[in-house]
Amino acid sequence: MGNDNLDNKRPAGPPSPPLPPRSRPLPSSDDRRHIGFLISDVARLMRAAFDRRVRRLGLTRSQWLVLSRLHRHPGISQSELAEMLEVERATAGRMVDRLERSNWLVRQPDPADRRINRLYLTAEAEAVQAEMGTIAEGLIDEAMALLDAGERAALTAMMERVKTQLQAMAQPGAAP
Amino acid sequence: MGNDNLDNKRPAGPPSPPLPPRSRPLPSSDDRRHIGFLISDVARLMRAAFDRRVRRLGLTRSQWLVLSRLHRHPGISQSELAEMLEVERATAGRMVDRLERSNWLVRQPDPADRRINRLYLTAEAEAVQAEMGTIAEGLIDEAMALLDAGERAALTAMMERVKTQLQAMAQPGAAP
DNA sequence: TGGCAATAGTCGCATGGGTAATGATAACCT
DNA sequence: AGGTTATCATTACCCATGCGACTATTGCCA
Repeated sequence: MGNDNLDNKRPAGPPSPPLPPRSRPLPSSDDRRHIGFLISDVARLMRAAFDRRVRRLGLTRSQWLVLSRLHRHPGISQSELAEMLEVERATAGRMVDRLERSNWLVRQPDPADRRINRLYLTAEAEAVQAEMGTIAEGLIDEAMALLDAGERAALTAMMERVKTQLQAMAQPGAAP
Repeated sequence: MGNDNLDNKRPAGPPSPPLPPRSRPLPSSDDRRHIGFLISDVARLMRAAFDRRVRRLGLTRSQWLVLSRLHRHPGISQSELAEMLEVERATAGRMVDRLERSNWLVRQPDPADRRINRLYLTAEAEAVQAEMGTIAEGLIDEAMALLDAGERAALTAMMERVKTQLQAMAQPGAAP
């Protein structure tokens, strides 16, 4: 997060707990936290910018993600949707509730497995889906306007490595 | 978000709406969206990883951010806290509610201005605050383990430029 | 001084996200 | 076949966040 400018005077404290010794000099504590804050900030600002641009359509970014997956994979179940979005089934179910209530999609019972709801976009949803894709691309282009093509590629590659590492850390059986 | 692997067969559609002409060749639509998804994913994974590590302390990442600001700036008002965290006053107020209920901080009425609550950490909060700072640093170090020092610096610098740009776009009076 | 604009905080309503428990249904396996 | 296990969806209860309306104060200024 943002402006906690000023002093890092933290009262010196005990001589830093037993962090594993490092070969290379480390940046300051605050610098190490800085990148974490930055990533959160940028994600939040992107979501806010997107929501601002699609509000007039009566949708949010998260809802667009659902429509987008359903456009590419019509007839998936709620669990499959949850897995694609990397959210819990309960979360996906509530999102489906709201989208169904607003007539963006329908639940259809699977004829062969009565546990399953199969999801289908309505015609109106198909229409706005494409528009929102265009908005998303335009937003990314604007957000990355200060980076040249090489930098964008480098940023993407680095973020992919960070994501890989975080996923490994989330794996049950990773040393905390 | 993650695995929308497979086909981008989207049915060809109309010949792409009037995007502004570009001098440099653009990466594909999906590549452009990709970096947006990546940033959201990494932010979410970092929050989840942090929450997992501090859950035993009975706190969340957002609550740690409050404690951290209060540690550095004891006696600030709720509005000042909201501004530092870049959240709405209502959000900050509810967070203060919960933290006060769990005895991590106290509200003290300002003697000179009866509108203002001044916030102070309790002793227990001061204690865990430091521990959580250490956890945050360790988390960042692990998450960035696949990047060398130069790459981390480059990543930080690029993300700062993206944030700057997004803040400019959020400014009232920016061409959508 | 008296009135009105600005500020601090709260509350209600909404979305979005997680965990845990539960009920219904399939699948599996002895 | 029958019992056990796994899966799908829903529900209830949390936290976090935004927006807008509202109250209580302060401050400012004519």
